[in-house]
Amino acid sequence: MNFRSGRATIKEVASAAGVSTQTVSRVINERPDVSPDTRKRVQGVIKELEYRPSALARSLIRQRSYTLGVVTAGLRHIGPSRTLNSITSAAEEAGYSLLLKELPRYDAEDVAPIFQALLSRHVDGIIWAVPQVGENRNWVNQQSLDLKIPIVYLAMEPKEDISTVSVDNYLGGRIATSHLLEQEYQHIGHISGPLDWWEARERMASWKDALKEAGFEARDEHCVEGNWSSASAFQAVEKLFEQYPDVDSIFVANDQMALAVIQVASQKGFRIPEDLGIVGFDNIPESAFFSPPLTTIQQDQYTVGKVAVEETIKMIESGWDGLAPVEPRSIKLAPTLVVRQSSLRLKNGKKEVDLA
Amino acid sequence: MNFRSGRATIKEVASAAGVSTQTVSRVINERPDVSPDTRKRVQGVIKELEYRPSALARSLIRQRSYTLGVVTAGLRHIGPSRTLNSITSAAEEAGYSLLLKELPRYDAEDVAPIFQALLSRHVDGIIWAVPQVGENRNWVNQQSLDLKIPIVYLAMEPKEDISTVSVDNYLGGRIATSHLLEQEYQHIGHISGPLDWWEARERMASWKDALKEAGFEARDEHCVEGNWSSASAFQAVEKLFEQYPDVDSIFVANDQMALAVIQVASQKGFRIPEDLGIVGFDNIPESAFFSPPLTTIQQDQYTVGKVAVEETIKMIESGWDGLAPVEPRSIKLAPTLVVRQSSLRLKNGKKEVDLA
DNA sequence: CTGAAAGCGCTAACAC
DNA sequence: GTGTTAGCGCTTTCAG
Repeated sequence: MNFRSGRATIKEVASAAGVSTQTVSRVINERPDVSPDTRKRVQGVIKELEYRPSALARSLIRQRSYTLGVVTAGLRHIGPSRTLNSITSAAEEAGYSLLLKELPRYDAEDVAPIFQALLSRHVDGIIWAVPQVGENRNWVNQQSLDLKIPIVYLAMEPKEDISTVSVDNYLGGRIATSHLLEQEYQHIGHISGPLDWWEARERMASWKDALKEAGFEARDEHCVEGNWSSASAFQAVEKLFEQYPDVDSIFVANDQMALAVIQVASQKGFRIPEDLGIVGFDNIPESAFFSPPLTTIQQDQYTVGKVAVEETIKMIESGWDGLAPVEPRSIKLAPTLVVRQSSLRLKNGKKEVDLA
Repeated sequence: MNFRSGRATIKEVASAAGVSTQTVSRVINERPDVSPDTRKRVQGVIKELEYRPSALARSLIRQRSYTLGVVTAGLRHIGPSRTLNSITSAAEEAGYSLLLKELPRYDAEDVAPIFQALLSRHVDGIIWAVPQVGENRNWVNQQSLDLKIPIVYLAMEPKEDISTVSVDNYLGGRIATSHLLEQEYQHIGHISGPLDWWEARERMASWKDALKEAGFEARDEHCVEGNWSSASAFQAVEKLFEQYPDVDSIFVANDQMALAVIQVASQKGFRIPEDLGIVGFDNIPESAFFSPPLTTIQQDQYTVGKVAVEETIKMIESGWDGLAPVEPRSIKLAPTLVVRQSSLRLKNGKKEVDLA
């Protein structure tokens, strides 16, 4: 294995093989119109000189870089990094490279420099993997956002003329709440994520709707806002117990916060799930090892990234080959319920414990 | 905000401003030798046309891309993504873009295509952020690895003629074990990470050494190997209790596994920390909310990324400006102890609880 | 201070 | 089949 590769130029290969650069170009692009003889010779020289074509020069002339821009935020958290993980493998498989940018904050307002950096490097498309928070999508509407390249947005409210890929958080919340209702809990509270997050609002909305449809009340005091962190839930759950003394179960908007809820509830002497049922969201690997193991909603982050890459490339290639342009569309992926002990009050029926 | 930018060329700007392309080039590169008048005019046109220079064309001619290649693996786990997080912000600050590659497995053998992809895109340097596992560093020695560009390796055993940046895992293990000794535990076991990982071996080695120096035995049965996951520790700790019935404390090689240890120990009726002291490694945000809160070793992942980027750029720029070349060196960063309840058997003295 | 010519490494369009 | 010419968008000589 020798990595000197990449330093020889097409010219050197050409003269070493006694042909023109054009012929070398034909060989490396696997064009048919080269005599078997010449091809062999050129390939030999290429191997010898460890020649690798410059993707840069190619991008410049082809006006196509086979590179995608990925914009993310909060990479230190498990959600964004799982998404990025799936994007890298899908992109690799499709033969695309990734130019990565991370916003310093979720609600960063000034995204123009990000776009400029990406565009000046001629990315073919962009995956905007920053969750919709506060006003951080305003610029989508502003002026003529007529990028010549496709963008796919992740974790964003569906919108006309824009491609989005998201987990169906509303559905997730419904499944969680319905599950608690099936377990015959009567006083279902909610600890939400930060409500400037679209995803947090969706989860909360479905909790409310599910309760109302079942004939229960969902009052404001039955819900307390957290900020996704265990630390925030530590305080939120105290407040919830105060505001809603009858509470007998809680739908917690993510697993990190659910961990703190379990911890506080146990200290107060509640038995879980007998006195207090708990359902989380995310299915982080550790949630199977909480005490008790946590019932939760599983998001398929892997599919999110894969679909996002596929959509982006589909749009790129349709525009490029003069095919019928692919219309932007919004894709929602269904999450699933993982039942563990923290919510299993009725031991009969559909008990379905999963420890893995 | 308008993102059409990037589509006008330097030629168009030049003719619109009635100057040559060189003059435009001088303006965008802030060269002094342009009359204030011309400069103003050109800048006006640039703004009007929303012209942005093509980083691609620049890289080609300057033989300098201001782009770093980052190779990672296991992004879905918290460690690698925290490291990447710090790399992105440090690179951004230094004005470098990032080309991201993720290996499908930690011990991927065939890294040549990765290098080729990076080199063909003319990265100025590479940060190899894949932990040293098994034989996945063999190629470093093979043949003439004379890349013309600098590489900095993360989480790797220091080695001649190579730049590495790592957390001092050995020191971390010492601190953890010494802490348990200070708390007067007499039978300190270890649940290690997978021993093909260099970092896992370091943590284990220091546990052994610290015990021996204190006059205790560190027998093979006192240690069980896990694979970093909670699931693996679930089984490992059962085995440890079997092999080492007297065990009164455990240094667990990461927090995820420590969570499972707490869970199993509690089920068996052990009181923590009275009957069993536990120290983890990593200080994940949730560890403050385990029951009981977990004493752990804090790695400063943030500094790792920052230092890695700085080292890489230092090497790039020294080679470029004809400065004295920067010698490769190995940097180790000291981790720190975060004391929480899981190890605090002696309530006197230096009790120093931290819940945050 | 400014412009003309050359070229980074490659490929598209045309010759032969 | 193969070579020639031109040029992607920019910067670097070097004149003037």
